[in-house]
Amino acid sequence: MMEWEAQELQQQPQHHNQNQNGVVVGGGSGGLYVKVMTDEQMELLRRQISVYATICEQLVEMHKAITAQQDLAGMRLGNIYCDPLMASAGHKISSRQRWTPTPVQLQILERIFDQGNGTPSKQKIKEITTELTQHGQISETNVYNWFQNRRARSKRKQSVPLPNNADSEVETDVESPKEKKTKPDNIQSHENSALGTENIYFQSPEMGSEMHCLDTQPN
Amino acid sequence: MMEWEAQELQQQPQHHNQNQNGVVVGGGSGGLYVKVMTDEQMELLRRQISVYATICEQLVEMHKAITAQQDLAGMRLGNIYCDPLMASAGHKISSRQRWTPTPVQLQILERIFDQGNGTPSKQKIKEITTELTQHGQISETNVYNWFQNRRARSKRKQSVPLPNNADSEVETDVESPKEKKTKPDNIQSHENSALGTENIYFQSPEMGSEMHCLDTQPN
DNA sequence: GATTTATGAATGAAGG
DNA sequence: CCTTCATTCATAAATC
Repeated sequence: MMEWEAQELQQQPQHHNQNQNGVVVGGGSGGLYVKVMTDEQMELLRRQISVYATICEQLVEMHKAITAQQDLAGMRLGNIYCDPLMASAGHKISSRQRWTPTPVQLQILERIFDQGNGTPSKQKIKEITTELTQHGQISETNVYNWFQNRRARSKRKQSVPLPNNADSEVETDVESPKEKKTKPDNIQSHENSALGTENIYFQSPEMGSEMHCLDTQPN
Repeated sequence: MMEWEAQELQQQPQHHNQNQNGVVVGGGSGGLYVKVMTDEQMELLRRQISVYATICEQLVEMHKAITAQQDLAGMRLGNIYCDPLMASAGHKISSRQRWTPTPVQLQILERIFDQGNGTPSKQKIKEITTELTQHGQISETNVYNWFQNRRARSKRKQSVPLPNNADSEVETDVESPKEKKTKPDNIQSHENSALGTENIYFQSPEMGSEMHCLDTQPN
């Protein structure tokens, strides 16, 4: 399952690179390269996200119920479950030699960053560090570096979307006689799937509002 | 804050026709009307979905742990949710396409690399990119990364042939006897323990700034 | 087609 | 600040 996003988000794997599905909008000289999706694809996407949101909500709901019970039963479990370090990829939890922000920390940092106060002063750094410490190990240096990197990379980010467009001659297969496998992959060939919305019997995806607080950074 | 997802994703029912982000492609009469997204929006979306997937996965995991306990306590809750479905719902959705050099490009890159000029300057990168573009999609970032990786791995190759070893290197991080460079090693592994029931924060390796907070106050 | 490997990309930290 | 390096993560490609 979950083939859909592989198709859509991974986008045209047909040849090596991005922007095959892109178009230039804005007319003028500095056109903006963007991805395009059909309404249908959009709808699918929306529904999938919706489903996810619903599932999460339900699960959380359930969690509440259960923990409530547990409290009543006086058998509160510790953190035997859901080890925060157990990230997605079953990566070994061996000691991490470099600081990695926890989601909470990241969230906070990101928020502060977005507030625009471009230059976190020494003092500010201290404050931030103090706050973040409540959500995991962190040092002022970490915070400092984070802002440093965040800014630098944020800046470099916008100059990226203007490269390549001269893919007139694709010669991917010039060297390799037998091309691995041509990925036919037709976009609108998908009519079902997506998370298998049909398999999920959560009906009205009334996405809660707090579930998807997309807090995006500018630029 | 982009209002894109607010428009498109947040609320559902209503048929797809409210596109202000849409463009007409296909030229001819009856061109196809589609939605457009910038790379960044695309990335954001990808991340959000990924986050949802991860959260679901973790919640399910947690649920299992809890119900297991509950079984022990003989106080199994009903099927508050659709259990079976979730068992297989855990999948990673992230799907970032990645550039793959064409054989020709690789050849050229390799040649340049061998010429020794270890540090392709910004300008050089541009030139190289321009040249490689003739042989397929590629961006400066790709070139930059390639050299970065090439050098790093080329370097590691010769210092790591770490011989004798009882092959049980998993577990703890045993630093290689011969360090290529002393590592300051100011480890600060965060352990965000005590994740009780107040809030559930999942460590998701790659989520950006967007929502990753499942607020689950247990009453 | 599941697992392993190779490698592009992301990011914390250091240097200047 | 900006650039560079080291390490890690994710995934295309290779292998079994």
